[in-house]
Amino acid sequence: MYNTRRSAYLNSCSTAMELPPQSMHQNWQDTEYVNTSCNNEIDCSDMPVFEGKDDQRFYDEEQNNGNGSGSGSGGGGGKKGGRKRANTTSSNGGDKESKRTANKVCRVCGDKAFSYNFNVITCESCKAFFRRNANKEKEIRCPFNEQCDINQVSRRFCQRCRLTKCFSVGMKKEWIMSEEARLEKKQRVEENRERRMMDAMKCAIDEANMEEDSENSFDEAPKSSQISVRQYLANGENSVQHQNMNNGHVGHQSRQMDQYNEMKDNNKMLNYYQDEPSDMGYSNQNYDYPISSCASSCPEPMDQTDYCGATTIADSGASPSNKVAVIAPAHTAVETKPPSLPIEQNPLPPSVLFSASMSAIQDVAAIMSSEPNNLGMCPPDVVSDNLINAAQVAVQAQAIVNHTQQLAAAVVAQQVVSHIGPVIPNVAPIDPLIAPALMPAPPSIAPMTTAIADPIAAAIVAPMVPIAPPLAVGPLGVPLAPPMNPAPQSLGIPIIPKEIPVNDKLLNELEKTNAQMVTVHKDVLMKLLQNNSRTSCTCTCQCGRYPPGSCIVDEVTKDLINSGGSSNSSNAADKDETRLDTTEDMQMNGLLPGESNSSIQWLSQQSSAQAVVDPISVSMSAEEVETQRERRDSIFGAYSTAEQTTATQPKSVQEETFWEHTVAENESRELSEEEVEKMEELNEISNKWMGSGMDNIPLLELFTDENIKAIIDALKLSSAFRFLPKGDKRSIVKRGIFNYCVVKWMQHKESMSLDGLSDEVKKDFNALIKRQEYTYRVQPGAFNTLAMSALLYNTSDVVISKEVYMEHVFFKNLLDKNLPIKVSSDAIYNNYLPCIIKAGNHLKKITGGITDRLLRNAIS
DNA sequence: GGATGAAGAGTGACCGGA
DNA sequence: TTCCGGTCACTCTTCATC
Repeated sequence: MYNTRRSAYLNSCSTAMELPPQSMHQNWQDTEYVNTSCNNEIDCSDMPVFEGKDDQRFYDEEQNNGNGSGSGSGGGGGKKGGRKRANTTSSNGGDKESKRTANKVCRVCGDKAFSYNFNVITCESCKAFFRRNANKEKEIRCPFNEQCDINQVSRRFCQRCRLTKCFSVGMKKEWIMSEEARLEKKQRVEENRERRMMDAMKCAIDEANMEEDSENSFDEAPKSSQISVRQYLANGENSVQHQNMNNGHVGHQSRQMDQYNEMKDNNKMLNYYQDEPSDMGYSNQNYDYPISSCASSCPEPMDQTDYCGATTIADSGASPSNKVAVIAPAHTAVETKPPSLPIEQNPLPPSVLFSASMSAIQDVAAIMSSEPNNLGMCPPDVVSDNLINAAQVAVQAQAIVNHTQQLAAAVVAQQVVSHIGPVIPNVAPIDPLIAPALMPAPPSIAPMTTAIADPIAAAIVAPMVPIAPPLAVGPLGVPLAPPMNPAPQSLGIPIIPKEIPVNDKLLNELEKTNAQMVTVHKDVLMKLLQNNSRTSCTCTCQCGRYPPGSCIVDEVTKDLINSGGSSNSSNAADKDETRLDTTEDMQMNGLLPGESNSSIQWLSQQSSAQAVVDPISVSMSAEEVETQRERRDSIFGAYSTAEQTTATQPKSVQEETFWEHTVAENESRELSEEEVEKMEELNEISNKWMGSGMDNIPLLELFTDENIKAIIDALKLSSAFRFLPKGDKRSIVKRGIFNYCVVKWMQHKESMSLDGLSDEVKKDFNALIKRQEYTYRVQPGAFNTLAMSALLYNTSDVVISKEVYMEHVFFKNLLDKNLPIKVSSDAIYNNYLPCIIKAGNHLKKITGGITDRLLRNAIS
């Protein structure tokens, strides 16, 4: 089927094509190609065009047949039919209840979309496609003519054009996570997952023990399952013997340990608990888990060490009743004590190292500082060297990270100093390898950002709070106690100390680090913005996230102060306004260093940037300007030919700025699905107008019977017009078509002459195009909606019907969304409509109006 | 040459996680 | 809630084998 259809299609093509091996994919076989018409974008001989209901019909059939990808094997109980489609994209059904609704339109293919992906509203498939292909170096060839129309169906046929479309609508490959970032995130996720598993395990065991205790199932040893590690280990052999007295129980624990290890190795721990939670309970059921089973399944010392290390280090809580910790020594006691291997011979896996919790680190610190009483769970005499080594590595790894970020933050803080002149305590460079002790350890279980932010905050508020003396450290340089938060009682705007020179060594060290990103405390950033950028950066927002002309620095500062960094806005406008909270936005707007430069370079650039930056000529490259233009076109239609004729003329900064703002503002006013459809219909009508050459003839020649019929036929492309009662259509055309043609003339005035009109009439026409607002015509969407609303416009004394009025209101509202935010459709109506009607009346009078015969013929 | 199955590659939907 | 990556189910193509 596939090959047959494909071959048939290929044979039907007039041009020879070399198809890439994977250029056509699934569902091709179930797609009928209905060459009913072609749009302007593609050569029908080379590419099938899908449009309208036919397209959707076949696509729906495809879905219903269960042949669509991801739809499982249908209702026949297929072998893999586990996944069901939610009512998301490209689907008519689905039983998954999801609060997420795909009520947006993919800018690439027109499918349903949830939200932004890589800077553009796209469907899930285009998101995945872009993620997979944007960074591919391999050249993708278009099997057709590189002008493929991309829609829901045809998107699979040409990767190249699809990818091109992705870029053209503004998708940014820079927003795809790099390999490094991806691995980093993966690692973080794994750490968190492991931690959660441990927590879940603890909870499960705790619960089981609670039940067990309540049933007094182990009266002989009621405390055995409740003692802490320290207690257990302190009891030594007694505990072991005590456990051995309860063979079944110990065996049960050992068995669980084996299962844990096994599951852990297989990364199936979570499933284990989900599937068989009762197995983990210390219930009174007749389980028979002989000790031998443990010995056979857990023979390797490494396993034990791994487990021990993992349990002890990864355990985030130092609770004495940590039942997980109970299991580990029980296990090791029954078997053999884990040998102490040098870490290089018996390295702990990175997942263990990186999951080292602060409590474990503090434990090690306590051990090293000969203060075992500070231990959370393990006394020093039973903590293996291996564990200490592992913890040391963890501490040092943490230290390196902290140090790097501290350096970065310190540089930023000092940069604040250099601009506003306060005192800041010097932050001595720290050798992360030999002196982690010199840095204060971050607060326990605190996120990394907090860990680096607090010291800097403390540094900034130094005059208010004396700098804490260096922490006492243990032999290996581990801080003896977690630092107390040095923040002052009253926070507010921090006071920046004065006149500490930037530490060159510090700068050099930071520059040597691999980190491209630094985390800057909010207060520092605020200070930067308030005291520095205000005088050196006057960049105005061009991306639409803030009102046009507003200073980015002011807006960001406002956001920080007002929202406290929260960005939980649900509506699109709010969302856009808070997007500057992200690192990428900061980078894009020059508020943070980008990937192309180091923090040092960035800071240097910032400090040396004294001149006022021209927001148009400097902060936006030509490519960016073009990207914005394309984004505007993608929403509101391509530039009219009239605009193209003047495109070569230099525009003033004000004019350009005006339009860039307009784009952004319009984008922030998201179009509904219905509005998008109506806009597309208007674009089609406009294309048809130009395609038939009516933009290239004298105005009066529009009013031949043939042209009037063509205009009416084009109007039928609009569902708003098409579904009106016949009588309404005729009434609208009879009167409104003159208004409509006046607006079309305004749009194409260069190519549509006023030949045949008297000078007095020409004067009324010319009055329309000499207004300042006339520049809106560069946005064809505005003129398309204006033309349609003018067509549907009724004076109060000549009401046609409620339906017509509602359609008129709809297009008037749509006009609002096509206009600059400062200009309402009311303003346009007040300023233009009387003149449009006046000019239209001229035409009506000159041409004698539309005859009823013609109307009946055209609207039958 | 046709049938069959494995391997490879691409797509789309769903999900977890920050 | 948003948006990213991961994963899975599914598809088709290519190739080897019979």
